[in-house]
Amino acid sequence: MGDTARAPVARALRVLEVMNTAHSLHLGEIAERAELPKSSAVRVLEQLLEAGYVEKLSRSAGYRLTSRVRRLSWGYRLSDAVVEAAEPLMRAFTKEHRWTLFIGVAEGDHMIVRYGTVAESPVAIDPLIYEAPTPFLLGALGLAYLAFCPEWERNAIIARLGQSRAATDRLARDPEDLSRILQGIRERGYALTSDEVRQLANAGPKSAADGRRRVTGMAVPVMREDRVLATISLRFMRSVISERDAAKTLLDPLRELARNIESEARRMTEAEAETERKK
Amino acid sequence: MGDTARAPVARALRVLEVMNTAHSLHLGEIAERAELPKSSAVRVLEQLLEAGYVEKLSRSAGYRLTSRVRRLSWGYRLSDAVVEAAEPLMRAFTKEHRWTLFIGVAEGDHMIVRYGTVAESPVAIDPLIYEAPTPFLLGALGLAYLAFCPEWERNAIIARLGQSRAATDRLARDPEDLSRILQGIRERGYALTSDEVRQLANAGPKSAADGRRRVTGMAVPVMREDRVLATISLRFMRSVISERDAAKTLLDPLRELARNIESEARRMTEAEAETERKK
DNA sequence: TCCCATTATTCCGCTGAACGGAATGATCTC
DNA sequence: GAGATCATTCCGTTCAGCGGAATAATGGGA
Repeated sequence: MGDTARAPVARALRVLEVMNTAHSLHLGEIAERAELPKSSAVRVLEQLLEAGYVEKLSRSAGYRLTSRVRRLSWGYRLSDAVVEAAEPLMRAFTKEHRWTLFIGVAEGDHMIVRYGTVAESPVAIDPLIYEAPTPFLLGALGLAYLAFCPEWERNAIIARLGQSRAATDRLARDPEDLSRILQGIRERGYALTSDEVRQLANAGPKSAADGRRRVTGMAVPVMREDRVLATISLRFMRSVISERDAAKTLLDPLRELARNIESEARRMTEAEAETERKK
Repeated sequence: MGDTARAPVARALRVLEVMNTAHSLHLGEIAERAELPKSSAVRVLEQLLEAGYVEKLSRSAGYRLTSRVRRLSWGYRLSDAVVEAAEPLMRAFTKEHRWTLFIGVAEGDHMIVRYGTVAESPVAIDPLIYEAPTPFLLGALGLAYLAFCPEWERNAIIARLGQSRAATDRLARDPEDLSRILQGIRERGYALTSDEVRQLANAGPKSAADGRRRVTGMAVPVMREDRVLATISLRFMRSVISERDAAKTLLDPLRELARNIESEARRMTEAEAETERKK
């Protein structure tokens, strides 16, 4: 009993974690720190050796990680940590305030919705489509991102969108209008879906835009230094609460949420520095 | 036959690598890309799930990595990549030029010798002690580091060494002398053990220093941008080849070696960026 | 709304890999 | 060169991994 980690994979991963605590370790230390009998440690190391994650220096110097270990985590980005940190906090928020939240991150030429508290909200507004890409200029999530990201990034994104022929990116070809809208968002401190409605109003057939938009998003950024790691959007129905009232009662909690996510994400990614310090 | 990766740990690691290629994947994709039957993929994922490296979003969204995966590689530093890249190149060098090479990296208040081509050299000069820490101010490795690192780093190191009472750090308390020596090394482009002998000569009993030093080290830096990733020292006996001749015949190959290591290390660490680009 | 195609999950008998205590062999120390 | 220490190998036992096939859940389309 007790040994939660009888499974070979768990053992192997434990060994890898142990090996990350020093530049090289000899068998005895590895076995001890991973809490394995030596003969088992040898077997595990043989497997890691064959798979190329570990190399053997010499009998006395022991074993060391190879650059291959980076493949085990290099797809895990800061933005993933943010989403991971955000999820439980977002759920708590929705439980308290009822309205649904979404979190999105920028990726390439669009925003990607990474999580939503659809399951927690009693108000079924939007279906959640995981990993759904949405244009920057469509919706509060993207507008908030553009408004609060560093200037050089904003310029780069708008320049790229300007190349696109898609209707959703049309506004990018009217930089003055766009920067006036973004300036308004910055002053307010949050983005609204109606910011985008405003833009569509003088740019195409309004039927679709006005007809469907009974739901408004109110989005704020999650920052680190001057970068926007993600944006969070609170979705509510204008028939129940006006934009003005929403800003009055929900904006502060929303901002507090963003700040909590910021510090939680920082805590998560700083465990790394901590580990190095121990050494 | 054929299936090189029947072992469970290799499978699990393959799954982790696969999962690094996207933010989230559903079972089908994971199974396909890892070349596993679905039922096996499920089992592997269950283990990763239990061990906390992976979390399940939902049936349709599939699985995603957690921040825990970082523990599998965050002890692997850039300096490890450099040493890894250097080893084969160093062996080739020693096979051709016979003399032993050492590579060291800075860590805290001292240099650490990470590898040496002792086994390849017919001239048995020094025993190799893996991971042996040596003071900055003792030996060509450390002097080369100090000479070529950015100024702010040099100042920080010297300031710290100045606090130390150890005899080997004494020179740090005479900054003018030291900076004159380092300046000389920069102009020359390489450090010599005798640079340090010079410093010891006017600072203590010379017997030990002069008596043992039949072997000289000639060290050059391995750079990236303005940082010194490591330094490499060529060790030769003055009774066989004078410092002047060594510089004349061996310095160019040594510098070429450093440059090769630089580009190989860059290649290794840039595989990361490449993987992201594919996405 | 119901049905069908698709995809995830569970089941289960079988097999081979993992397991670890103990014997052996290599290395370092004094 | 003798003793101690540590890595490595051996081997019978056992248990976890294995994957094909049956089942269940899901989502899309009529």
